[in-house]
Amino acid sequence: MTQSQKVATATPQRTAIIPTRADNFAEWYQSVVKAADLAENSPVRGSMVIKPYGYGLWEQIQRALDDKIKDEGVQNAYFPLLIPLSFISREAEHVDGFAKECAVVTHHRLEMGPEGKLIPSPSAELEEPFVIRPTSETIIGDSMSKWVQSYRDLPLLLNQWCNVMRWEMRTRLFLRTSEFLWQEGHNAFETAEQAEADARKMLEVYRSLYVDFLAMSPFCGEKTADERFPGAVRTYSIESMMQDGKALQAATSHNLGQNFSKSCGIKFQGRDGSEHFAHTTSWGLSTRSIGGLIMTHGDDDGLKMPPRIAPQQVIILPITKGDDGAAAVIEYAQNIAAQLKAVGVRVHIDLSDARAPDKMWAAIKRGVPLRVEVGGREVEEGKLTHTRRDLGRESKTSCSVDEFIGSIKNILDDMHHSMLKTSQSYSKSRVVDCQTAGAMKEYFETSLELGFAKIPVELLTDEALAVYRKDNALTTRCMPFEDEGRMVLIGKSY
RNA sequence: CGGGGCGUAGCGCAGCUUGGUAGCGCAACUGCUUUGGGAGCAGUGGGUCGGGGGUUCAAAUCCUCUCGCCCCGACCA
Repeated sequence: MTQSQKVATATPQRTAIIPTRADNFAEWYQSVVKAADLAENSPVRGSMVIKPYGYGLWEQIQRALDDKIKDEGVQNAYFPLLIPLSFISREAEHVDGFAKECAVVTHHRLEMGPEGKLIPSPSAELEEPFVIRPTSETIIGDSMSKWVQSYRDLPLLLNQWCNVMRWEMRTRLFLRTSEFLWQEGHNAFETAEQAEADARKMLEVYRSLYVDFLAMSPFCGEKTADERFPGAVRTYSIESMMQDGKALQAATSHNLGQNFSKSCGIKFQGRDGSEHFAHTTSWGLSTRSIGGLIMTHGDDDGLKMPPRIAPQQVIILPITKGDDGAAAVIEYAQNIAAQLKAVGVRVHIDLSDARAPDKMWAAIKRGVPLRVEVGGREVEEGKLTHTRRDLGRESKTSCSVDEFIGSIKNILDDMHHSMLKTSQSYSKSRVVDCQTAGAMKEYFETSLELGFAKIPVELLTDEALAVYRKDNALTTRCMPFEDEGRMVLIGKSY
């Protein structure tokens, strides 16, 4: 028996998540969401409860993105949850796109029904029903039409953080829920060129969020006509490749042209003295990004939080034996935590009375980037032991507290770049250039691993190939900017 | 919304075919020993078997309706 075989026998692999990614990716995903304590199903079909740790993650994403949005000169505002039915029907394509998934509010009072149960009061039916916003183009457009009089009122740059509702047929935690959280930006401009540039710019903002904070390496490009937002002239998207080779649309940005300004009446007196319709854009990123993060970075032991948006960047695990010296160890841990906070690191101390191994596994499953163990030995020597979540137990290192505080920023930075690199090389390795329909079919039929085929856009008009794509649930993801519209990515998607 | 699978203790499951009033593992709780990569022993508590209706002396089990979850599609962030 070789050395490596011995090791394998001595420490049989036990993963924290069952099943593993290779066994059943969909179930693995569900397990990670639960094991990492991010969210759970609610009594309301298709809606989820986001638990404190999951919401803490969303707050970090919000904070990072909100800063970037404000850097672009956009102001936050808030528009109503309820949208008059007539507003939704203003833009023809918009109606087609959203009508079938709208929740509608029809009554304003409950009363005791004949069977002793509360029912919507028949005498309290609304004259005009309200739609719970599936997105807010129309109601924000209504405000914009009042706020914009002159070209001097443009550009008008607005964003709101809110919830929206789309009555989905099939839901999955974070990836698709009927109610979800997002930000939706809505900008209005004087010229078509400005709107087009804005749509591209906001997509770039999303790309930088993914790269710089979520350590993900998405594909950016324009959507093909059939994948466009209802009512948009052009739709751009961030497409991210998950570990099972499927695509996740991770953010979108739309150039709406004058479609909404015409239907909502956003007009202004131009420099030439005559009346013009504004050119608008809209752009959004949702809690789905959390699903993308999980499926990009997770492993068979659970979540791996990218350090820059981890709600807890460091978790300190006090190792106490009985009561002997426990107080000293905890005080030592609190002292380290204070020093970490002082240098801007988000730190948490696990003061639960669980045993040390259980604390460790809880931290592993939740994906806390760095675990710090402190016990009686470290207290005496002024040291600590730390382990990186992304590298595992092999990375266990002992050093002095001072040295650790001095290098913590670098450690977290290294981790970010290492996770980003892994994500980049993975995404890249799963894209295969296919110049012909035959090559594309061969790829999807013979490749052992799912991924994207990059094909010339002319092949989209190939009818036989369109049938093949439909039969195999292969959709166009986007036409990457780098190919200047000549190529399109084809793959399966969430 | 179509096809398939599944709802029994917090979680994972057995029991259902051949009806007889519910069990296993983990978790929880108590005590002792433990504690630096998933601890051991002993003991304890917890379920109107998703819900409604039906068949029957008797239903987790049979029939029916309904709700929910998961997977594969269609649709979509």
